[in-house]
Amino acid sequence: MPDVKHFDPDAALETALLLFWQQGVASTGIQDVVAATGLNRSSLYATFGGKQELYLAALRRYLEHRSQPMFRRLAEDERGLPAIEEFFGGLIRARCSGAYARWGCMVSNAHAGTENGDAEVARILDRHHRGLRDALHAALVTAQARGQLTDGADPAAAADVLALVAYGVNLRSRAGASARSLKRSVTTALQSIGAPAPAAA
Amino acid sequence: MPDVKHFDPDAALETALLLFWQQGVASTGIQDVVAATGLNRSSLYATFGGKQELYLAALRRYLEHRSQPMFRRLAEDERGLPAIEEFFGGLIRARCSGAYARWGCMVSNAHAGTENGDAEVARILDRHHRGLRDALHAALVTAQARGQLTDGADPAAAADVLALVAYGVNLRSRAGASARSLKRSVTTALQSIGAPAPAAA
DNA sequence: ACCAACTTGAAACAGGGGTTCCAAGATAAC
DNA sequence: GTTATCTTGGAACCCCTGTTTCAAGTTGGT
Repeated sequence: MPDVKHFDPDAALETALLLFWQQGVASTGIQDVVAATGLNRSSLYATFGGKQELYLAALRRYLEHRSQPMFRRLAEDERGLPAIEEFFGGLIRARCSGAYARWGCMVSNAHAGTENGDAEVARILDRHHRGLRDALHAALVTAQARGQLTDGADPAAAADVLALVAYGVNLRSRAGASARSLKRSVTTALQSIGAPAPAAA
Repeated sequence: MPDVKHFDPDAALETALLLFWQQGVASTGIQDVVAATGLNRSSLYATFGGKQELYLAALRRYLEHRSQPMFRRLAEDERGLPAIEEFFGGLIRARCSGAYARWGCMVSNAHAGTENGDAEVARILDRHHRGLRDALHAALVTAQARGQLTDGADPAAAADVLALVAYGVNLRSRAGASARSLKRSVTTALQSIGAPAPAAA
């Protein structure tokens, strides 16, 4: 039987993910990955293939490990509008504070680069967008069923708008937008969708 | 008297701008600029300095020649909501069709890259954001004065939301979002801000 | 015609990009 | 212990990066 890997591929991929997320694929060299993981070039190439395949694996990992769990939680939350509020609250918190502050969203970032020229990358961006929109849609349908929306509101259209707002939050957070101003914007957007300020008491 | 330039610096800068806009600064080499402009390296460096300064000049040019005229037109338009509709209509048209289709917005793209690590770039991004928000704000104030907004609407908060939506449009257009779906989202967002669907004619 | 000032072309520079190759090392079954 | 099979380290590969250098060319005024 052959030798076995002397490292944990999953941990290495996570390390590469962080680099690609923060700096983008174009500004991240294989050398950076080698230095950050402590791995050797040979091991990297033997495990993941070239740079593009490594980036694709990282992007898929981001989608599955970071985005989709949030989408799922939102979609399955039965509270309606409060669920959406919480979703955006968590988003803004993650984008403006903590270990990944000012990193934006790896998928949003990929939109703006040359990455999306790759067909597989484009497919991942689309899957992310569908996941986000569908989760918002589900939560809005719930909200509508609970009578939380203004009369005649269209959950599908509103989901599209909120998805765009989320991309805006991701983008602006990278430029240093304050959590407070982002929160205020999201609150405003939700208020315009929700029922007119709950009648007194 | 010395020799005079054998080329038009402004035209060269515009050519460089297009490259940076489409591909991003990280994926655009000086070689690309040399090839696209037909200039020599020496002329480039003598005129603009290094790559970073060339990019800064291009980004400033984009802001002044492309973004700000749109902002000004929006801010000075006296029609209110229809002005905002037209603004977004033009934005979506420019992002999804024509010579620059799927290029997104050069400033939005800069948000997602390593560019914003440069302090001067960050300042330009902020100027862009203020310009966009202020223009939307002005148009919304006009709209409010004309009675086009729902009672109790906050033009400043609404401007922030619409600015985020604009970034979302820019981003998603790069991934191939259809003009129709973007238009639908914007229309929905504006409807939620505007007076409830005009009561039966 | 001359000259100072500037531009231009082409080559060269040092460094880094992604990738490949191969000898040396490590593993687990026989 | 031997062997087949895989992993690892490190050097090397070639090409492209941004930048600099300098001789040759070009200009407009004297």
